[in-house]
Order: sequence, then structure tokens, then C-alpha cells
Amino acid sequence: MKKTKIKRTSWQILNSSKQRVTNQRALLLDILRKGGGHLDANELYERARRKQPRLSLSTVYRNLQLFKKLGLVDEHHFTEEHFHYEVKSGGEHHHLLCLGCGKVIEFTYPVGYQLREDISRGCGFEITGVEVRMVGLCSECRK
Amino acid sequence: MKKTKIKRTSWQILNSSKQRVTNQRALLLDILRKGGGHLDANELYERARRKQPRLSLSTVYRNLQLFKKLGLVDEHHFTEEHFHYEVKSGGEHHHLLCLGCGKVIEFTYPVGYQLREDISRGCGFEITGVEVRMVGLCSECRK
DNA sequence: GTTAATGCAAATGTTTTGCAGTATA
DNA sequence: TATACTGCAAAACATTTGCATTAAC
Repeated sequence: MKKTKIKRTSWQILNSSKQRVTNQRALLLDILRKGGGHLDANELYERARRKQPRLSLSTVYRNLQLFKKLGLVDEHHFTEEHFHYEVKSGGEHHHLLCLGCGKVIEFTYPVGYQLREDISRGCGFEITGVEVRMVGLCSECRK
Repeated sequence: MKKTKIKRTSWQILNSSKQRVTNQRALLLDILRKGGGHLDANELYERARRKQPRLSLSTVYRNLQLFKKLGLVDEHHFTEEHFHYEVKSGGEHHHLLCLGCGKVIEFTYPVGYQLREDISRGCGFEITGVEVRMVGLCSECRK
């Protein structure tokens, strides 16, 4: 079985946590990576089935949970409908959702640190994550 | 039927949009208002049934959708489990979620405007909403 | 009296779980 | 070979919908 499809780092993470590197996992991670980051479970399933028609939806869900647990992907809830998953990209980034077409754009903005400081001091919280979400209309949908 | 339980503004909004002011709607809005803002559909249902045991869950869902449409409540997805609803409080405010106990704290922070400007210019988006979400551990859960 | 809103039950859609068979290490 | 992972089917769960009845206007 080919293992080249799954990046070394992911492979290492799976391996070092005693998780087996299966065909299905390699494929799912590959699709998530290529998918631009914002796929829901069903979309991931559809795409994966084009390559592995026997793959089941439960496998998709089980592995998304595993990837989440291992920190390989992040889960977002932009709309009321579905969860979206994206491969983690290290740096803190935020999201911009177009209400017209549903497109999600990532952006970085150095707001985290100052905000962290202020809020942390104000509420006694230990802050572990910050995310800014904005919604609006993209240039195309404004027409 | 008593209508005093439902604030004048909400009553006006319902009335002016040709929606009937029912017992159930008055009760639901009342509970949402008292609930500190962060209730999910089922919690709202449970509390409402203490006062109106015959009230049905579909009524809760139907009215939450109506309230959303009229702009009376906001919907948030903090965790993977449920949606949370809160009555709108006019001013832009953000949320802080404790990963230990699930507590949600609101805070205001003047980050919106500058961020709006910068991002709007950068992506050509027309920004209609901004929300900052932070997760962490509250002072009690840190012990 | 009209018509919108409700309660109930059934339908939908997504996510989870049990289990026997399969593939990885 | 041992056991973790998979596929399948069924279960669980939240949310929505159809329809006859009830209540607001």
C-alpha cells in the first residue's frame, strides 16, 4: 500500500499515537488537505468515494473525530447546517463568511495578543484560543 | 390573556409584522430573557413546560426560527452539540467559553470597527457582523 | 369568522454505535 | 497472529413538516 499520499507529519502523528495508517485515513487526510480546508463530512465522503467506492460514512465520521483528537484538523460551525473541517495550519487565523454564496475566506490579523491580554486580566480566564468571525457579502455577491 | 410578561418592544415587533402574540411566544421570550441568554432549544423547552406542560417542542423550534428572522434572538454554536440562543442586546458583544464547565461569558471590546475597516478594504467584502470567540479556562476551573 | 399558531405524530437528516469480517502492524 | 479499523445496518439524536384542532385577531 502506498503511503506517500499522506504527509510525513500526519503519518508520524498517527503512528506515534499507535493509530494505524490505513488507506482510508491517508485518503481522507489527502482530500482534506487539497480541499482548501472547508469541507463538511458529507462532501468529504462524496469525494473520498470517487477513489474508494466502498468507503463508508461512519469511517469518515470516526476518522474526523480521531483527527480532531490528534489535533490534525479543526472543526468550525459557520452556518446552522454542517460542520466544516480544515487541516490545521499552525498559525492563528480567522474566518470571513459570505452570506451570499457561503464561501469562507481565511485571514490573519494581529488581534489575538492584545485581546488575550485584556480579557485575560479582566475575567481571570486562561485563554487558550481566539477566533474572529466576520460575516458579510463578498464583492461578487454584492452585485 | 396576560401580555405583560412580554416586553413592549418584542410585542411591537411581533405585532407590526402581523405575527400573533400567543401565550407560548410570550413565555418563550420571557424565558430567553431571564435565561441569561445562553439556552439551547431543549433547555428552553424544559423550562417552558414547567409553566405550560402541553407546549410542544415543535413550537419551540418554530418560534426560535421566527425570533431569529425578526432579529429578536441570536443563534450561536459554541460547542459541537447544540445551538444556543440569546435575546439581542443591541450592542456588539463577544463570547468567552470555558472549556472546563461550559460557562459562557459575554464581553464587549472595541475591536469591531478597526477590524471591519481593515478586512473590508483588504477583501472587498461588505462586513455585516463581527464576533470574537475565545476559549479557555475560567478562574474556578483552573484550580 | 378567518386565518395563523399549536400539538401531535411521523418524517427527515446528521451523527453514532454494535458487530462480524478485514487489514495493519 | 493479535487487534485496531472497516463496512454495513440499525440506533440515536436534533430538527422539520403535515395535518387536524385551537386560539388570536
